[in-house]
Amino acid sequence: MVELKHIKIACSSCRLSELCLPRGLDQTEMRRLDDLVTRKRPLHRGDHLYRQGDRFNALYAARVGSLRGYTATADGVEQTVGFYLPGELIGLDGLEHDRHSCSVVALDTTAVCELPFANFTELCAQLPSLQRQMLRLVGKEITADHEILLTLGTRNAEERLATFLLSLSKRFGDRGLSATDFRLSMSRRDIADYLGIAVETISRQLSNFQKQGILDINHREVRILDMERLRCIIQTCPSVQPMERKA
Amino acid sequence: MVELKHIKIACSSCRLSELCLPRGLDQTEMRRLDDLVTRKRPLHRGDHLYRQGDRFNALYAARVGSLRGYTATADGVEQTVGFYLPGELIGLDGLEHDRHSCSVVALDTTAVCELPFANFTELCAQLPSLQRQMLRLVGKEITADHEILLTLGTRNAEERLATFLLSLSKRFGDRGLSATDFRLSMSRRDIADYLGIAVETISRQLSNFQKQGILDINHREVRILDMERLRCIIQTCPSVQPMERKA
DNA sequence: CGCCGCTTTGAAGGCCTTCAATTGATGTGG
DNA sequence: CCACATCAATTGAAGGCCTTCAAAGCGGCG
Repeated sequence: MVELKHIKIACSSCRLSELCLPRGLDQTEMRRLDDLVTRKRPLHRGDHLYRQGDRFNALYAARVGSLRGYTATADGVEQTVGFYLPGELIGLDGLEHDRHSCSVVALDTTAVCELPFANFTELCAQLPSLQRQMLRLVGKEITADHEILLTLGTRNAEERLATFLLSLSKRFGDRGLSATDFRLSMSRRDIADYLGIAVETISRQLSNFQKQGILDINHREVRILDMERLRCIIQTCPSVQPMERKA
Repeated sequence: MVELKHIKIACSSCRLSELCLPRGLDQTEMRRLDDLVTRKRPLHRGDHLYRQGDRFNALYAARVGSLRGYTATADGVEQTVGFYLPGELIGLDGLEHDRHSCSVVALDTTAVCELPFANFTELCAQLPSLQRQMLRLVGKEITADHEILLTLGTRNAEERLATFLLSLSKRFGDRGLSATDFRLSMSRRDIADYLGIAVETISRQLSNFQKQGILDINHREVRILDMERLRCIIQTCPSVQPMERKA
């Protein structure tokens, strides 16, 4: 049997190439990227891709499934810093100190592409398009972090949850999946640890949304019924939420 | 009179080179970096380095002074996403869409080095050390964002403020300045917009710290009197803060 | 089937926000 | 030089949102 770790991946045949690192590369360039990429053994729910403190020596791209990144303090308090969907780049938290500053765990059965960092940077130096796309994905991570910072810093529980659901919806849509019907791969606790609110509050707000006919949710299956109203909530839409915050 | 925009900077003679991009470069490499760097006309308090939506075409390194980065929503709600001290890289928020996703404003009289992005990436491709250090600073930004995310997601007002003061203290120390005596270049409102709490709460918590003898503050001059106690607060030190949060 | 963990729902309480007013610092014009 | 206006910061009081504690549903899985 072939060693899974060394199975070669063809970025050219990957449906996610337009979201992921290969974007903008021509055929020959893509082949050189293919030469670097290996597929790791699939992760099962609960398996860690890496842990806080592990040596950093590769970047990863989610391929199928989903993952959760989180930091933990010495006291065991956890903050989820992001969820990763197929096509998204994982591992940038290791760039600063050559050690990962957060842990990444699979939320369901998950496959990732692995790029040995040393070889990858070398290739970036040779392929300007790859370098540019790499930095674009870096920028995406930073922008996403700023977005969630804005959410945690200025929004109440209802708005945070609406922001989260809309973000997921958009990302599923970008991947060719339904933007209105999807399955949450994360638990209520994961969402709570991401949005900085208690699990019970998540539960209550979801119930509210359901009562208001904004969405239909049982267990982890979500159907968004009124996307417009959801958007309205995070804009603190004056017609619905007259409350506003002075600048 | 010489056009200020084109005055050349010597990274080699800059006290901040060990924190900034030149770190790890040899003499000849540093000279090539020098060739790219220009000094922009100094900014005064309130001047913007760039604004949300501006085209992204350069990275900046703070040189003297300090700046504040923030995003604003359509309703005018602001979230400060970071403060920049000398030696820190500014502008990464523009990487994703070639437009800046946040604004950066000077908090006092400030000078920055400007690196035209196209030329800079080209040089990165030629100098592995520069590429590595660039990515290290990128990682620093991401790690810092995760840190503040953790703060906003899990800590109460007292802990947030302690975290903020300790972070500033460390950064001043890293720059060879006093880690216990410094001047806040940002207003109480700026701090509030960063930590996601009301100005009044900032004011009250500062008064508390003063009453407890943890620090001495008048106006913007800070003296940390009991660094250990400050650290204790963010670790929700059991001997002082018996309250704890379940994992 | 029956345990166990996740989720939901209820009730009480606390931290922080909001509103309001005062104080202090800064700067401008008479 | 001082009065006055303006803005930042402080302090007080009331109220609300969310947390915490508690317990009951509800599915999943051995």
